[in-house]
Amino acid sequence: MFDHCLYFNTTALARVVEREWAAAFKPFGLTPPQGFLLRLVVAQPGLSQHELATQLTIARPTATRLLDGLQNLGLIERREAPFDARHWAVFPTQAAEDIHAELNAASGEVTRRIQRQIGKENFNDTVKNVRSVCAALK
Amino acid sequence: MFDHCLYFNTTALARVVEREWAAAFKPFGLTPPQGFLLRLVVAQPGLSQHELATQLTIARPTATRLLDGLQNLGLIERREAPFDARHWAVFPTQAAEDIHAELNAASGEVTRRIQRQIGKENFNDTVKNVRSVCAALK
DNA sequence: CATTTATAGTTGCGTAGCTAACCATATTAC
DNA sequence: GTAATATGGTTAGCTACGCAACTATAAATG
Repeated sequence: MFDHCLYFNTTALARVVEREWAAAFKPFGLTPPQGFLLRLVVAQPGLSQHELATQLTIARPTATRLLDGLQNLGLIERREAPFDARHWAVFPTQAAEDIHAELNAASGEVTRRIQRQIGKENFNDTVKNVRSVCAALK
Repeated sequence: MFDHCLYFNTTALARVVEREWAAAFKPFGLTPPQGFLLRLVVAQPGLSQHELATQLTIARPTATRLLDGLQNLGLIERREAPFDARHWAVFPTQAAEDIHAELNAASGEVTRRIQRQIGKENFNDTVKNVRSVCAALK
């Protein structure tokens, strides 16, 4: 019925893809949003919550709450930022460093499995298209 | 950081697109999920909730709650289905019929605006890719 | 330097989505 | 024809997301 609708197909794909990564991150006790945020924190330690939210294109309150969750899990810590008492600098804990490689590997495996399933070219084209539309609308 | 990641770009696009349709449906007092469900009900009156959920690729409980909302707004009604007391047949009210054309037009306008913005070919390619990946993973 | 404005973060509130568990009714199997 | 299974719908409980409104600090402006 909504075969040619951008909204319909985009949101449907997001739900399906969410499910795939949810399964991949489940062994770590992490949801996809948590997992991606954590990967970002480990890759770029010391960012502010504002910067994290911007890079993930999520709203600040969402970042606050995801970080609360990761903090409760003992995976990140907020340190006071030097020279500006307004914001935090977010760092991974040792526990986060410990699972980081496995987490990235798990994500890579989903990616490769889907690439095999739908063809690597199709995969790359889709991601490229999605990214370009996303950038244009932002 | 996650430039080539299907999860990251797909979910980001879904959020952006959701915002566009939210603005388009706001004059009607409807959210995008409500709006699309209502459009489906008007287009195919009498479907069961199970069928509606399937066509929208959402879970049954989600359909239940969206329909509760539309019912409270006086836009749909549940009638007992003949020959099977387990399910409802969902019908649009007159109020829904009344706004149907405008609702479709509003959606069409967003579509055309985005098409202009990113190029019609890019738009069509993206939707086609998204739909094919979605179908493959379902 | 005091006031205004901007920025980082949080809280409150609402929506949408899922899974799991539950009713009630239909269908199937024996 | 009764028991087991399947199906449609709802409820409970959780996560993620956004916007609006708030606090606190920093920066800009006069």
